[in-house]
Amino acid sequence: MSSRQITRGMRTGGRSARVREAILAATFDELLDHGYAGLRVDAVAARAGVNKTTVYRRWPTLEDLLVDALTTWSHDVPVPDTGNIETDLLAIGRELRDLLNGGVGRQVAALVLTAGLRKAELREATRRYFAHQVTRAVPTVNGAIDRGELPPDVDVEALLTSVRAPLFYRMVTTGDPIDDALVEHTVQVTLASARAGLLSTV
Amino acid sequence: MSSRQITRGMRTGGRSARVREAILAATFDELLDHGYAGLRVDAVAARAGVNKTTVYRRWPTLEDLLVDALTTWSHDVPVPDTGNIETDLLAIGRELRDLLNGGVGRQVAALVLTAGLRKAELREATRRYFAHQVTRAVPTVNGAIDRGELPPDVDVEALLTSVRAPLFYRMVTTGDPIDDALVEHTVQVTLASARAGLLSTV
DNA sequence: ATGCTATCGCAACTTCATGTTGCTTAAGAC
DNA sequence: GTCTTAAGCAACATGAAGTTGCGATAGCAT
Repeated sequence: MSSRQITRGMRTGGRSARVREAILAATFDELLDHGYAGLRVDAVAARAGVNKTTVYRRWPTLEDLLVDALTTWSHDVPVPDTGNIETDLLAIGRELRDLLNGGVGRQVAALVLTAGLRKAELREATRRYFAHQVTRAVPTVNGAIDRGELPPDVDVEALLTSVRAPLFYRMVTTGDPIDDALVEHTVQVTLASARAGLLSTV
Repeated sequence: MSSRQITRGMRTGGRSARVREAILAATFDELLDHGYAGLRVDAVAARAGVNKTTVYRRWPTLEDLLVDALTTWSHDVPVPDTGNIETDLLAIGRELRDLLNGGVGRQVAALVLTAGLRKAELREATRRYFAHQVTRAVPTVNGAIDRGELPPDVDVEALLTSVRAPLFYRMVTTGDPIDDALVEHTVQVTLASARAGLLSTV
């Protein structure tokens, strides 16, 4: 995601860095405690032990702050490549399951899901985020193709959509925690579809 | 969805009904023009030619007003039952496609998608809405089972998830309009999965 | 038709959060 | 050590949410 933090002639080390970290961490914690709708700039500043103006001077809008905080948070765990595509897809599904079941995940999802819908400027950030999810799965899928587990013309995006979309859908429609049965189920459907050539590029 | 409008000893006809309709219509139009984030009670009242207090007296919170407005709006088009499950599923997919591609659909989706996440009280409303979508597709699916087009133990919820989830996912991840190719694609995947017994109840 | 009562209009008000500005103070780069 | 940048502080302005009291009016009943 793209940050719009002000960086012109900025000092990088020492206090600036500490303050920056403190604010991002505070944003994260406030998000956990009060949710997206209950997020207050004052509260974030207070929690970070910082003045409100400091927050405003660094991040023009709340959305910018959030994008930064969440980007910092979502460190990239590499996609597994175990030599078995079923195992790999299960790992991808379970990673998302854990994210969406967690307290933060819910809030983050609520934010991300609608970011692009609410503000046109955020659509590009959202798009890049999901595009990156596709990109980081490419090596794993290529491995599976090399081993003959998947057809050579399989579409990585369609494959990932097939695994991930039902999990999002479950969270949104029922609000229930995503159980492992759903993950295993979507992976089975995905593999069957892919092998039937239904997830191949046109 | 459940309304929490005040009804004790209420007058039903005449002015009350007119005012109610005017406010709901105004809410809808404001949602179109300014989006969910830009929705202002004052603006709704002004557009309805009504005072702000009138709105507050009828609907305790903005969420309640929205639930009412959107429920009124989504009149139930019956699910087609053409005697061919592929045609029926395509119709279901295209109905959702048109909804999500439309200006209102985007805003409604942004609201509905996160309603349950943002406020616990709204989760039940969301759950009922999606449960109803499943219910109204049951006769169509049963018809397909009777004709031998689908296995007898097919799970309607899983079937609908398979058709609908990728469309939501597309809207959220890229923001691009949903094209007919995607609808046809998801229907093919769904049918193949169902016939392979992957969408059957356990 | 005439009165009763729910409902609406109106205006003033409180509360709360956003976002801004001018000035002062402290940290850190050199 | 000095000089620049960033942060602290306090006072604003703005805007929307939500409330209250009272007077006006429309519809329902008899």
